[in-house]
Amino acid sequence: MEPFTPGELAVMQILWEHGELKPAEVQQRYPEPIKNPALRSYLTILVEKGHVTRRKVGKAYFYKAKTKQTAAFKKSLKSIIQGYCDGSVRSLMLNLIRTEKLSEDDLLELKRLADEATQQGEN
Amino acid sequence: MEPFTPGELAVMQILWEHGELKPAEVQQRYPEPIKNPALRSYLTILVEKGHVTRRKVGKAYFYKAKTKQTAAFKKSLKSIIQGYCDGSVRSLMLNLIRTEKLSEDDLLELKRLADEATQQGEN
DNA sequence: GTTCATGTGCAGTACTCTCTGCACATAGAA
DNA sequence: TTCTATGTGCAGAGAGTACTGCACATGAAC
Repeated sequence: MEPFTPGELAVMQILWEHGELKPAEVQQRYPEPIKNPALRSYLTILVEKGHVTRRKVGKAYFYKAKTKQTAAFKKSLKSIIQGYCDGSVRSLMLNLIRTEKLSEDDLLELKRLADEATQQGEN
Repeated sequence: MEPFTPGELAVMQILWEHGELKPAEVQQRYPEPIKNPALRSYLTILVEKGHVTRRKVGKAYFYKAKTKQTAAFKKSLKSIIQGYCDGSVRSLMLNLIRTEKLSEDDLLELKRLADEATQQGEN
């Protein structure tokens, strides 16, 4: 699964959020003004690539995401980890804590989450 | 700064790691076999976009990254956070802990890092 | 100066992404 | 049945990416 182009990703995110829509509805929710045929070309490409399915209802088609959001998330995260963090999630975490200015609350939350995960891992 | 293409990114990573190289040296380190002119076209594009500078030494040019690795890292991380994690770093962390299978050691390390950051934040 | 390896510049090809325009199809209203 | 709004299919343009090939330039060796 090669990465989504910006246009494809914008469409996927709308479909992930809203479920099943027809082109005009995706068009309305697109983050910037886009003409209907341009938007439809993205949908067509996504169908060809297997990331989206469609079914006919009346005279119109409804489009639905087939590729799961979590799968796409993992994929793009993996490419960042390999590209910038020596391939290790640990290194990514380190970078995150160092380069992003996390608030006190964020750090406490982070520790709590790590604690929870540790507990679960022991069961 | 729009994102690097795969070819551009591969070249940037070599330059980030090795400093200043000539095309043939970048070519040698390229992760897959690539012909010299193909590699040079990437360098030319990167110079045109302002991500790389070059200077003449003898008859050859030496190329050096101008865009910093941390800037590129932050940029691509930001696009993931906005695309998949409601725009919040906290949500990214949550997703990381849930979807990546972190080892016991990783989680302990994570808590230690968060602790360190907390301490520093208090100074 | 000639030769030779190494390096450069440039023109061009194939493919993808983004986007446009237009003709045709369909469902419902009159 | 005809009209209209809405939706579809398709052909293609323009820019950018990912290359290839080749002629020309340069510095070093002889």
